[in-house]
Amino acid sequence: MAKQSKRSEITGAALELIVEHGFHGASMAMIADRAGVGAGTIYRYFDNKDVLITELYRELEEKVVQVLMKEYPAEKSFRERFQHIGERLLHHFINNPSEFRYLEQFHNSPYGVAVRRDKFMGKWNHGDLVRIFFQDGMARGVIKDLPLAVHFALAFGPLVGVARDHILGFISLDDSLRARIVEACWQAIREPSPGFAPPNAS
Amino acid sequence: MAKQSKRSEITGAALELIVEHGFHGASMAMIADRAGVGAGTIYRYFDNKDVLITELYRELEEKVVQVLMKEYPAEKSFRERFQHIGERLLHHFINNPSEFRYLEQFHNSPYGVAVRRDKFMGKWNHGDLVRIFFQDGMARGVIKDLPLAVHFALAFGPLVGVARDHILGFISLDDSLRARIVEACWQAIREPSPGFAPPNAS
Amino acid sequence: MAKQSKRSEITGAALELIVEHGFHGASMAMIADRAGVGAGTIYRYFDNKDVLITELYRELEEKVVQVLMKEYPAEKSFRERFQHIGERLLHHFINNPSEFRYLEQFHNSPYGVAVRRDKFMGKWNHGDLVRIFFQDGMARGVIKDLPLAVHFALAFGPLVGVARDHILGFISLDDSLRARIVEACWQAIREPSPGFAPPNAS
Amino acid sequence: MAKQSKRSEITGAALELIVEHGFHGASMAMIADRAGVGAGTIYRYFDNKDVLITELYRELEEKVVQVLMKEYPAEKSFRERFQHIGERLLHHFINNPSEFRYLEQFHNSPYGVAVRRDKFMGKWNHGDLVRIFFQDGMARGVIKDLPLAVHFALAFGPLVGVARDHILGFISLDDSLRARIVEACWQAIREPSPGFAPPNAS
DNA sequence: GATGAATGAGCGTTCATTCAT
DNA sequence: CATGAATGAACGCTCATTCAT
Repeated sequence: MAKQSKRSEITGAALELIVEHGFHGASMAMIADRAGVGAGTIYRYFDNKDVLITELYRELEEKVVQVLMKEYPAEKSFRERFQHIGERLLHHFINNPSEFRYLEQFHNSPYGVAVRRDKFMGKWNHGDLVRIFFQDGMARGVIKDLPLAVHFALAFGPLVGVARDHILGFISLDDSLRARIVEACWQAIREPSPGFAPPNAS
Repeated sequence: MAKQSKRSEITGAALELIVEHGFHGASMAMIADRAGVGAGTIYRYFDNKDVLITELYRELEEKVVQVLMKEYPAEKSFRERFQHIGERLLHHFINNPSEFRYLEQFHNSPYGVAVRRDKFMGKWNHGDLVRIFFQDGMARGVIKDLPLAVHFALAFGPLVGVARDHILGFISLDDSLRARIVEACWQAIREPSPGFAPPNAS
Repeated sequence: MAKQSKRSEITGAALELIVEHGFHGASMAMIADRAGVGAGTIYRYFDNKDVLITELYRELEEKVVQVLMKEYPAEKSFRERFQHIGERLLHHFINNPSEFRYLEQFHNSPYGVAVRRDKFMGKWNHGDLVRIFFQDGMARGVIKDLPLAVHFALAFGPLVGVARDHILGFISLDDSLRARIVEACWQAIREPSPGFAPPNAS
Repeated sequence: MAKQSKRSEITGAALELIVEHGFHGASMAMIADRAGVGAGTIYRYFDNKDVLITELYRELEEKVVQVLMKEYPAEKSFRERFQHIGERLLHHFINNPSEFRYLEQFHNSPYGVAVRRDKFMGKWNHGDLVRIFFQDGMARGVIKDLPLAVHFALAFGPLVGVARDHILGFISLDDSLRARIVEACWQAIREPSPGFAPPNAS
């Protein structure tokens, strides 16, 4: 087993077990066992359980950023860029259900609040991609003039929800449905063109 | 202290402490202390900690349903009913931040998945109000024809997100902003009237 | 088993085991076992191992003070008071070998240095009895004019040494030998009467 | 680094770290680090931690014996020889505080008792110098007729005590005070010349 | 019913020691 | 010879749960 392989055995085992049993339900002993290493070995790679959890989070976050940036159509229209982001995000989560569940659990925990705060305060570079994206859209009048956090909620809240439901087996997302969902999110954030507002249906 | 008062002292203490310290950080001893009862007393009302947590969840869920049903404009248009639900939900969460945080923590935990599954399988009556609401909207062609779970995600995902950000102090929701957010969610789920589709903005 | 009996079972077990195996060789599990209580029970009486160790020390110290004060001949000559202190101390240590060994171990440890410092700085009331005793002797010109710490060393250093050797079985202290040893300590600290200095023997 | 240099790097590091953190607080990893060798290397020189601790002790003891024997005035009077021993001992301890603290820690530990027993049983040659010294003094009637262990306690107990207090900063030993202390110890062990016993002071 | 002292399994973590390189 | 990554038994401590009062 190569040097780095041991570290990734550990994060892999932690990912699986935390998804399955939660942060506190996944004991270090279980993680060591599943990783096929001794209990003390984990501590050669991570100072303590908190550091393991946080490091794993950062790695998964980084992967998400990479996924969004890959083939990012920087030159295309705002809407096409939005579709890229939305569809890639959904695609990534659906194909990496454990990573998705882990990120969800992390965001919803004492750690998560701190990270969210840093992101909000702009201390976090990773968020910049999407932050700049929305600020650009507002500056150009393409999307509604709303606080950034609201755009995040409107655009990504539903995506996260459907990803979770798909992973839990409650719905099945195919390419067509995925596109329709991203389109619906788009309608939530877009600035309706003046003169074309449809009458309210009932 | 009356019979039922003791029980509600316990759930009240559990609510506060779990919101503050998480499920695992809030020990039974702390809860008993804050509730002003003996450690063993909790077990007269709840078989074990899991049952306490789940029961408290059910009570808070039930409160949400009550809030949505109160002054529900059953005779008004679908859109008005949607606005009622959305605004009441936001209003309730914002004014009961502990309950909101508890529900979020619960949904994001091993318990949460089981409950979600029950809801989806129709074993859960509480969900019916909203389930029937969306099914009615689809039947009448007012909202898009999408799986129920997708409508849930599109309509409530963003609301939950902005409620959390408001509670954590990242944004400040006033009446006007709240209305604009519910309106944006509406645009996500509505069926655009034929012939009025606006051109795609860029 | 009465309420306080449990606490004293614990301190008793700790005393024996620490004397036998040292502070770190005596594990909390061993202590609990020997005391006949559960592992967690110790923590109802002592916040942690350090507190247990320190509390036990204070109790044993207090016993020593009580022993010295009992039948203390406050009205007799300085020398008689010295003999009282010296002989009682030896007697007490010899008859309570575990307590003696515990105190020795404690004094020789990180804890001990701190306590010694407090004693030296006068923060410690227990020490006052003996401190005042020596200061009185110096003021009256009965004993040499030396730093307090030196008097402590001259008077008690040898007593502690012979107590240890007796307990370990290297010597056997009977009443006569005990008296001769205290007398020798007295000769170390006394101020030789002018005019009676004996010639130096070789 | 020469063969033996590695060994002395290890004992040097062990000395420093054990004085600083105690036997149990100084881990083998820390010692290896400070010595600049690999963790496993220590085991080429010492079978295990206990052996390292005991070997280091024997070396420091040997150094003490060397110090006492250097310039030992074998031809001078008993009293002068006593002064030599006492003053050299104090001088050595004060100028090698780490070695002193190590010896103290060692004597006060499970190891210490075993060594003391060996010494007493005559299994230990190092002690002989001083043993013979006292036996000679008693044979010549210069010092009191007391068990050897008692002479040890009377002569060295106080010296060790004041050395410790000096090192911990509670007193400051200059040449004059050092001489007065050795003189006081002398008075404790000397056989008072017949006819010159001073009247008991009060 | 209500209590809270007692329990002990299980936690996160350390560290003396081993052994493949 | 020397290394240091790996080990796992053992540590101090917590806390959900029980039960004698």
